[in-house]
Amino acid sequence: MEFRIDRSSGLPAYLQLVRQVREALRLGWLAPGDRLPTVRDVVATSGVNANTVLKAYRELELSGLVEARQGSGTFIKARLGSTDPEVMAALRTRLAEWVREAREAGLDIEDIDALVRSVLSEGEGVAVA
Amino acid sequence: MEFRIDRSSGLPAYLQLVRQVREALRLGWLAPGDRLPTVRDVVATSGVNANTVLKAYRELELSGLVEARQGSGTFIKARLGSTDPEVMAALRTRLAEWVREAREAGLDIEDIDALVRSVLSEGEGVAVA
DNA sequence: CGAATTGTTCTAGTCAACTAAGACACTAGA
DNA sequence: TCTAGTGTCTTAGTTGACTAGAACAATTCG
Repeated sequence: MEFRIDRSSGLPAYLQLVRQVREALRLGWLAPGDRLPTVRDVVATSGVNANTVLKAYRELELSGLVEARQGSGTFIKARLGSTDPEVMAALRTRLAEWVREAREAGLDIEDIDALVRSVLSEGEGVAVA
Repeated sequence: MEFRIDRSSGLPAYLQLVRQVREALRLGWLAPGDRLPTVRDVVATSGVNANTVLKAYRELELSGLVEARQGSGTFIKARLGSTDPEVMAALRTRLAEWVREAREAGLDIEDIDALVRSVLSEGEGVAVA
């Protein structure tokens, strides 16, 4: 697992880390037993401070998703995401088709993003923020 | 136009305002000449401070999207978004179908969000953050 | 003109996010 | 046992986001 911090997004770095772990869990890229990158690794690769990484990992631990073992690393503890990998893959393929068509129709990433957020916030009372 | 601020999202309030205006522009909900809600309106309805609203409006003005006229209001100045409304509507319908199927397959909002972000970040070098 | 409405500025302060550098505590492996 | 690698804590400081309340400036309209 490799983290990518976007300094210009406005979203706090530690929340970007948390989100990326949660997403990886939902997509099945991470499973119980897997080890997250070392605090010092993340510091070296993404440029954030150790305390920032720690804050992210601690938040993940508080929500029961990971377990930190002093001296050996931080490990995935629980699963997240409800769904069968095959169903997920099928949905992914169809979504990718839709995105391709949208791009061919002239939409840029921000157009697509606006559209997606708009559709997603219809079914729910709460936006994706 | 009505703003909704999500205090728990981590994203600064003024950026949420900016984003919502930009999205409304991309979706065609706002067009040149339209007036944005009064600073005092936004303060009253969304609970943020006047300076925060001002910061958002100023940022929109700097990017050339709106024009603030003291005494009368803040007005949309330019268009945003490349696309034909009809094409947009068609894409929207098909996306809504996909979302419906995803939900029926058992995915919750966060699953869907993770999938979308994952697919979108494939085609591009940069994530949606 | 005069009053209401709007954007704007100012001062002052609080809080969260982040950084820096160092030290400590525990674990695994040679 | 020793050493390297790991998570963790401490202290100190900077910056940005946000709030509060008040005042000022320009416009609109009766």
